[in-house]
Amino acid sequence: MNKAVRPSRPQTRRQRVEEKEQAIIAAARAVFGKNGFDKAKIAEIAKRAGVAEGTVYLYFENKNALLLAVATEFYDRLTHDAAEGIKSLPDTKSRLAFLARHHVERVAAEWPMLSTAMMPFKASDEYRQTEGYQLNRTYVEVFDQVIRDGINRGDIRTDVPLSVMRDIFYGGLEYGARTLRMRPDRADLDETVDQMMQILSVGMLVKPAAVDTDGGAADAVLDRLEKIATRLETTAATTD
Amino acid sequence: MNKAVRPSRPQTRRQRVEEKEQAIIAAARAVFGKNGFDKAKIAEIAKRAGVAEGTVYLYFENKNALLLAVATEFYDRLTHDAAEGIKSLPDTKSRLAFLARHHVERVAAEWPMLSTAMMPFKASDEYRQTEGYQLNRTYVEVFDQVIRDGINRGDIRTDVPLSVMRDIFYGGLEYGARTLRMRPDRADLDETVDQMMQILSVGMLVKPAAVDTDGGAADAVLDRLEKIATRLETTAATTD
Amino acid sequence: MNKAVRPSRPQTRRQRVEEKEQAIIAAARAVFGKNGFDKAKIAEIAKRAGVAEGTVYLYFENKNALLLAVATEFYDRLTHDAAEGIKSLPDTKSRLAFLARHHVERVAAEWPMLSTAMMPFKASDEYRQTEGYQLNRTYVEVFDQVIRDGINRGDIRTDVPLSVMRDIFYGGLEYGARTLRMRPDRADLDETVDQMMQILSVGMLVKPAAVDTDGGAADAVLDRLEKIATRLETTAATTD
Amino acid sequence: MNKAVRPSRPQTRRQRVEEKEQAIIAAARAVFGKNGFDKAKIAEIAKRAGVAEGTVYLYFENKNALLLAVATEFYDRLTHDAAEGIKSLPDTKSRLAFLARHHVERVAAEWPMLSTAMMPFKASDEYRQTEGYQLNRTYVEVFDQVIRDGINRGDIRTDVPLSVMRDIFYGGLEYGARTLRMRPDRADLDETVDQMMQILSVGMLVKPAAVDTDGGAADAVLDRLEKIATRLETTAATTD
DNA sequence: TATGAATGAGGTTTCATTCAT
DNA sequence: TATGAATGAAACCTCATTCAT
Repeated sequence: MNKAVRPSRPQTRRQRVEEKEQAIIAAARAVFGKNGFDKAKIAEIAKRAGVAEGTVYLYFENKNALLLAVATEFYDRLTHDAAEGIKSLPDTKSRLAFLARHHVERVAAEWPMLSTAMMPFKASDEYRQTEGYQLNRTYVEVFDQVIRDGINRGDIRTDVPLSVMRDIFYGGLEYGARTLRMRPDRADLDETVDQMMQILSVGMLVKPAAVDTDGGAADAVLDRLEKIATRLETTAATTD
Repeated sequence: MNKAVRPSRPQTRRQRVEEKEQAIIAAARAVFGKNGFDKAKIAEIAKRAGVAEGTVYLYFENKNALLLAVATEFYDRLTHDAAEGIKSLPDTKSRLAFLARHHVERVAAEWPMLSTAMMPFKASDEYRQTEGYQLNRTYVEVFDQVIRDGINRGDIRTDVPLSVMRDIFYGGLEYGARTLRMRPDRADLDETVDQMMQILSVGMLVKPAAVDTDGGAADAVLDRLEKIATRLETTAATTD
Repeated sequence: MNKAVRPSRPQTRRQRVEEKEQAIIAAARAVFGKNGFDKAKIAEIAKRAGVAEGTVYLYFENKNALLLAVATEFYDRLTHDAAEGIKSLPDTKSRLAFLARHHVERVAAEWPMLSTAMMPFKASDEYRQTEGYQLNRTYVEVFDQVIRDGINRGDIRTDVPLSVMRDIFYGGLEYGARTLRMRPDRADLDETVDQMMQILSVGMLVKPAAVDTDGGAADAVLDRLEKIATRLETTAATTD
Repeated sequence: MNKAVRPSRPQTRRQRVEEKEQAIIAAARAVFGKNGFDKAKIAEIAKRAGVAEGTVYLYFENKNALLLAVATEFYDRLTHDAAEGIKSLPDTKSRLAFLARHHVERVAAEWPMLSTAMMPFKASDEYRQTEGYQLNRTYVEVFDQVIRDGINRGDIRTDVPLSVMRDIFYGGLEYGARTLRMRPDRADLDETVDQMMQILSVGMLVKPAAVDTDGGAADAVLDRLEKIATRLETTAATTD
C-alpha cells in the first residue's frame, strides 16, 4: 500500500526509525489537539501516522508518554527558536517584542493542542514536579534572562518581581492568542501583538517613567526632547 | 404548589431538593476539578454528594449538563459579585483593582475546576457558540463597562482596543492566579495582586503620564515636536 | 390538577379503584404494544394512566403481573365474545366464518400489543405451564368445540387432527391479520377474511364444500364421476 | 492478499476470522432465542462463542447489527435451500409439500430464535422498510413463484389472491411448527406436515389434486364413490 | 391510598494495551 | 520490527422497584 517513495527514501535504518517516530508524534499532535487528550484515540493516531496500533507502543511506552513526547518536541522547538531569536537583538524592548510575537504566533497556531491535550501536565497540584512543568520552565527561562538582563541595564523596573511580570506577559499573550484564533482573519496578528506590547512594555520598562512609574515610552520622549532642547540651545547660542 | 415556606429542619420539599442539587453541583465541581471532565466519574460525584448514582441523573440530563450547571453557577456568582463590587467604587483605578483582586481570588480558589473541567467549553473552534462562551461573555462585560466608563472619563487610553486590554488583564491575572496556587503560602495574595496591578494600570491608565505615556500617541507628539524643533532649527539658521 | 369529573364521578370506593385499575391496564396495553414488553417503561404507563409510578405497584405486583393482567383482560374479552358470537349460529361453516372474522378483527386491532408484549408468554419451552398458555387454551376451546360439534354433525373431516386444524386456522388468520395491518386501507377486511375462509373451509369441511365451495377440487372430481356414472347407467341400460 | 489457501489446522487467518464470526453468530442465535433480544446479554453471547466481550464488537457494530446478522444468515440459508429443493420437483403439489416440510423443519428448529429475537424486525408499523422485512420478502418469493407457476399450469385456483394463500400457508405452518416444538416427541413431524398439507392443498389446488392427493376429502370421495359403485351394481343387477 | 424522589444493580459499549504471528 | 486481532476493565446511563411522606 505504501510504495517506496523514491526521492526521499531514508537511507539508514536509524533514519527510518526516526522518521516513523516523527510521523507518530505529528499524528498525535494533530489528534490530541482536536478534542483533547482523553478523547484522542490511539487508533486514530496510528492511522494518521500510517502505522499499526501496536507500533505506537513500540515507540512510546503508553499514551501519556506519547503526549509527553509531543509536548517535549513542541517546547524544545519553541525554546530553541526563542533563544535564537533574541540573540541578535540589542535592546530589551525589541527582545520582548520578539518574544511576544514569537509566542503568540506559535501559541495561536497550536492552541487546540495546547489548551486541551496538555492539560494533564498543568492541572494537578503537583504540577511543579511534572515533566510538563520543567519544559515550560526551560522555555520561560529565555524570558527570565531577558528581564534579568534588562534589569542589569536599568531598562526594567525592579519593584515588581520577575514572576509577576512573567505571568502577565505570557498570560496576557495567551489570552490574546486565543482571541486571535477565534477570529476569521489572522491578518491583524502583527497589529494585535503591537498593541499588547504597548501595554506590557509600558508596564515593565523603566526609563522615563522612572519617576512616576508611568508609561515607559515617556522616557524616550524625554530623551528626544532633551536632545532637541540641547539643539535648540545650541542653535540659540549660535544665533546669538 | 407554593406553600408558605416555613423554616423547619430539612425544611420544605422544595428546599430539600434544591439542597441536593447544590450538593451535587458542589461535588461535581470538586471532582471535575481534580482531573478534568473526562477523568471525572459520576460514581465519585455521587458518593461525594451523598446520593446514589442514579440520583445524579434525576437532577441532570447527563454528564455534560452537569458540567454546564457547574460552570453556570460559578460564572453567575462571579459575575454578580463583580458587578456588585464595583458599584460603590468611584474611580476607574480602584474599580480595576477590585476586579483584579476579585478575579484572582476566585480563580485561584477554583483553578483546578476551571483549568480542566471547563476546557470542553473553550477548546473547540465553535467556542463562541457554546454556552460556556456566553457565560464568560457576560462576566467580562463587567470589565468592559468599567473600561468604557474610564474612557469617557478620560482615564483610559484609547489607542489600544478594549479587547486587547481585556485579554491582557484577564490572561495575566489568570496566570498569576495559577502561580499563586502552586505556592504553599497564599498570604501574599494581596501583594501579588498589587504588583500585577502596578503593571496593568500603568499600561492601561492615562493619568500619571496623560501627556507622556507614549501610548501610540507619543509618537505623534514626538513627530510634532520634532517638526517644531526642525522648524526652530531652520528658523534659527535662517535668522542667522 | 384533576378536577373532579362531575357526570361520571364514580360512586363507590370500589368503583373508583376499579376505574383506576382499568386505566392502568389500558395504558399498559398501549405502551406494551408500542415497542414490546422490555422497552415499555413503567413511568410511561403511569403517566398515561394519570397516576404516579408508585401507584402502579399498588395495583400490580410488578411489571410481569401487569402484563399478565393486560393479557388476561384481552383474552377474557376475546373468549367471551367468541363464545357469545357463535351461540346463535346454526351451522358449522357460519360459525367458523364468525370465529375467523372475529379473530382477525381483534388481532388486527391489537397486533402490536400481541406480537411484542406477549412474547414472554409464548417464547419459552415451558409455555404450556404459563398463564399465557392457559388463557390461549381457554380461547381456542371455543374453536375446538365448534369443530367437535362439526364432526358429530358430519360437517368436518375426521382424518386430520383437531390440533392441526386449529393451528392452520389461527396461524393463517394471524398472518392474514398482520398483512392487513400493514396496508393503509382496512376496508378490505371482510373480503380478505372471506378469501381466507374459502381456503380454510374447503380444507376442513366435508361434503357441503364439494357442492358450492368449488375450492375443493374433489367436488369437480365427484361431479365428473357422477356424470360418468350416469353415463354408465345410461349406457348400461341402453346396452342391455 | 489471497494466498493459496492450504488446509492447515486453524488454517489461514481469514478462515479463522470467519470461523470466529460464525461462532459469534451461532452463540447469538442461541442466546437471542432463549429470552428474546432485549433480555439477551452480550456477555453471555461472548462467553458462548468463546471470545471476550469486546471481540463481539470487533465483528459487529452493535447488538442490533448482530441480530441482523443472525437473521440474515438464517434467511439466506432458508431461502437458498427452499429454492434448491423445488428445482427437481416437477409438479406444484410436491413443490408445496416440500416447501411446507422444509419450512416447518427449520422453523421448528429455530422457533425460539425466531419468535422472540426477531420481533424487533416485525413489530413496528414500518416493518416493510426494515431489513428484516426484505429478508422475509426474498424468502417467500420462492413460494410465490411456485404458486404463479401453478396458476399457469392450471394447478392453482385463481379466485383467491396469492397474498392470502401465502399468509395461510406460512401462518398455518408456523403455528404448526410451534405446536410441534412443544411436544416432547418430534417423530411425528412428517405426519403432521402431511396433515397440514392435506388441508392446505385441498384449499389451494384446483381439481385434479382431488384424485391422487387423497387430500382430506378422499374419505368423502371414497364414500360417495362407494355409493356410486353400489348404484352401478344395482343398475347392473337390474339390467341383468 | 397515593405520591414521586431515590435507589443501585446491571447492560452496552469503548479503548488502551497486549501478544501471537 | 511490525501487525492488528483480541482482551477486559470500566464508565455512563437506564429503569424496575422501594419507601418516606
